[in-house]
Amino acid sequence: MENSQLKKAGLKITHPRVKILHVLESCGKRHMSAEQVYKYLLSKKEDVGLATVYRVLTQFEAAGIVTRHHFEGGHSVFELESGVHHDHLVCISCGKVEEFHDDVIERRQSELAESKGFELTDHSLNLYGKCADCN
Amino acid sequence: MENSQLKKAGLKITHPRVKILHVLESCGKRHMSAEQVYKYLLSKKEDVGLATVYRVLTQFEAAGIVTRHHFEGGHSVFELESGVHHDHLVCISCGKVEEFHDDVIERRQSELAESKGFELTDHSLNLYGKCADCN
DNA sequence: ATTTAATTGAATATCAGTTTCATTGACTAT
DNA sequence: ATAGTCAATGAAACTGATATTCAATTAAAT
Repeated sequence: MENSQLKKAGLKITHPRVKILHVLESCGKRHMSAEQVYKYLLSKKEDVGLATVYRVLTQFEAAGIVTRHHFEGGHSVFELESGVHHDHLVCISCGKVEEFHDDVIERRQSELAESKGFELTDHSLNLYGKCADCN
Repeated sequence: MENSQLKKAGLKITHPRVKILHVLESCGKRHMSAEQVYKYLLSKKEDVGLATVYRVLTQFEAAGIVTRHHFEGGHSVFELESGVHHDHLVCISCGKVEEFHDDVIERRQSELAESKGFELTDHSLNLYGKCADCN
């Protein structure tokens, strides 16, 4: 069960942490902002403070349980770490997020960084546009 | 001269706008945050308010004179629109920004978006790492 | 030179996210 | 189970980046 993940990360098994992890695992959306998690918990009558949501998500990120993505407009979204790297297609109209992975692009990125003398630690590739439904 | 750019954009030729445009054109840095532009003007004894800097940069963006980039950590930087698309390599240690352009990546992006039914309007590809100087 | 509508600076507001602090609660040793 | 200890919490205050309001100013049109 999910508690083992918390334990492994050295985090106490507390009510808010269990709830937040559960939301991420079972609410259907792969990508959620802290605000969304908070609102969702409120709607379920779970009494968790917004500050705690931010704190816990940041701890989860540090523990490798979730990954944080910075999308345009200064909004962060979190998703459960799947272990498989991927990039994002974001619909600017409805906010829907699709994932993709492309080996060719990944390889080119590494090559480019290397050729400029950069030691790559991270990258973000986000494509913005209108999804099929919004056209 | 640069005033024609303002005129073409339907913006009145005002002192702050001319000064801000001039900073972007001549201060050496290709990428500046609003705060940096503001501080630079202050150092030159130009009396321009921070609110005006933000407003003018946003107007310049709308007019296509500059492009705004959102980097990690909720900071935006502006650069003069060169007409040539490029992506960014950002040093997480010293903040240096290098530009690059790769046709292979660009093409793959378009193909991927198309295959998912997305009509691409924009994209951002930022590689983060440590530059040669910071290693 | 006069008019008029756009622009400005200063202050205030906003917005996401973080920090503080007194209280609560989870594990640990009895 | 019980008590003790330190981590975790909620509420509120605080940030830092950016946006908005508003009265005063100024660029362009007359």
